[in-house]
Amino acid sequence: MLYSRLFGKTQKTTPSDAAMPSHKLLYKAGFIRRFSTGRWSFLPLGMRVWKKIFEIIEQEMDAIGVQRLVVPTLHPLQIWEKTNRDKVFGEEITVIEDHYGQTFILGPTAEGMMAELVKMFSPSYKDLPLEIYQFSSKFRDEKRPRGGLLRVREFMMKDAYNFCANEKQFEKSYQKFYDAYLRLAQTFGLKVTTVLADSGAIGGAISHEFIVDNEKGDDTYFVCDHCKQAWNQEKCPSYRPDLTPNEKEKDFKIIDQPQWVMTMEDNIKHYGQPTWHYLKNVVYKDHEGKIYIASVRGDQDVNETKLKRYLKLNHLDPATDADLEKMGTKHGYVHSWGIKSVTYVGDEGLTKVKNFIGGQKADQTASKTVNYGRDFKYDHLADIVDAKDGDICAICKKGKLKEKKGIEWGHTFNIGHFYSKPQKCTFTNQKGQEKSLHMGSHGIGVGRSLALVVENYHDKNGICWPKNLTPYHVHLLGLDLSDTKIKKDAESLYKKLQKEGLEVLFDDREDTTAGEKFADADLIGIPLRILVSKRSIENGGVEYKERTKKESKVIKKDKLVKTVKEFYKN
RNA sequence: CGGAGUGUGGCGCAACUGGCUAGCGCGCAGCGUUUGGGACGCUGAGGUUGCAGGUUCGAGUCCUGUCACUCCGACCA
Repeated sequence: MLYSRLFGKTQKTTPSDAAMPSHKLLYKAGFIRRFSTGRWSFLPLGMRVWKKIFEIIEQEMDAIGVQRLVVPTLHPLQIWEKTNRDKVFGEEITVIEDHYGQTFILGPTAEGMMAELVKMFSPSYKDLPLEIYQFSSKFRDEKRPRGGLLRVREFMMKDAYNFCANEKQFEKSYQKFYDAYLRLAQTFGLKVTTVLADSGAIGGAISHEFIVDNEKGDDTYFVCDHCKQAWNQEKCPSYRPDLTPNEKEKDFKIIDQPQWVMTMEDNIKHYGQPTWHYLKNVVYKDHEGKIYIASVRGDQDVNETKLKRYLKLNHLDPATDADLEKMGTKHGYVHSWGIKSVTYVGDEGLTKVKNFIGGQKADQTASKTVNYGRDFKYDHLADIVDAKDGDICAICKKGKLKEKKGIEWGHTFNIGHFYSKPQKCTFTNQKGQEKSLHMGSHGIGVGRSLALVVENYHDKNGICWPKNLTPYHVHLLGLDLSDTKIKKDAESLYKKLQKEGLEVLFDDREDTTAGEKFADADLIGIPLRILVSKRSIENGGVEYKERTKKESKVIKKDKLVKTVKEFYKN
């Protein structure tokens, strides 16, 4: 490719709102342009990397025997209604109507469609496991897209689906995808941590997120420094040790308490006890207006996802002041027991502290030496709090949890029969009986992969593409091109490299200074820079420089092809 | 969805309390001089200041509404 003909120029300035390095660099180097929030065009340079990501994923799927196909982008609404997910995804889905009045969803993920497709062939146990995938644009109206390509509303995703006869077969198939994902991450040069996650709106039980560490990432996860297990925040079990092992239960008391004691800080000021010694109540309501009170230790935060999962609810909102009034209470006065027609859910940590303070606050009084099991008791007791950095690991009980930030690169789900049952996606077993298929789904975002690579491979001058993802193998720079001999030299080299099957970007601009060409080459980030100039010819060859190295060397022209190929071999 | 903020040629910005023909840099086009780390000179093209309405002799500037975009939070594959 001649640089002078390349569509998409580099730029010295970046939009002032770009915060992430990948956003800035991909923009500056002319790989991408935005049309509206979370919707991007890929320019020719970006497209070349995109294509390589495609091919790498395709090869890996081929290698593990997963077959490629494609389903329509517009999903009939009825398919989504079968699993009620038109409501679960809620505002994140775009619903459109065609000219005939038929309603469709712009597909945000395709489990339902794939299940319908599989049904069309009434599979037998002999066909299982059935493993298929597609590349297709996904549409999710993210509330807050951010970071350039990192979180968007429209994106290309590789989504794979497996359909299995039983749990055992599924586990084997799932493991195959899991291993393939680890290999793919390695091929992309991404260090991933696999964390146990909640499967959220996709549905199902278990899932693994493949997370790339990034300080500005919006996924929080925890790793145990002993057993090495990792969970994301929504899934991480919380360990609440016995904090008062040597204390005895004292008699329940109502005591005087000044009215100003309202918040946790006030409590500490007044009683001089650590925060875990108080009772804390957080009030929620579901979409039907039903009220739930989550009761936890004063030093802990309610994890809404855990609470929702426990209550089997899709939606939970904080209660408003008006809701509290209806309950006959107000902010700061919510009792840990006794309020009628609400559901109390306690955190298991309540059983590990003796003699709580609080729970029954009135204007001038409060309760003291309150004990769970004796003074109050709930029908629901579960793990509903956030794990915290430094907590003891609830599983091995030996290590400590370390909190980390990252960006989700891929996700594998064990969805079980979440779709198969309501959609009647079945197979016939050896006995001729109809059985529901055990499903899984596995996704990788193409654009996000690309951005994550840039996040991890760049320096102050620009991108440093890994060898297997670079838009071109060689960035050929011609200097002194007004000299016809040098120009011819550079051109013949350009042709020669191409003939050898190498992808070459040739900066053939005659009216551009050397400095600008160097700066552009660094910004675009192709791993090898080959320079032809008056000086290089005087020195007997061409200048060869690796993007990530400081120094260059002169090599003879007839050695060039071999050197380049050698470089790309490793 | 809550909080904060921003909209001025393709990009980055300026225009003080309302005041003259809305400026500057980059980029783009032409000519010339340059050419090893983002050169320089001259010339030129490109804007109904996001949109709608209002106040005023006069609005980029003030008011109302609206739209878009960004950041923080909540949520989320």
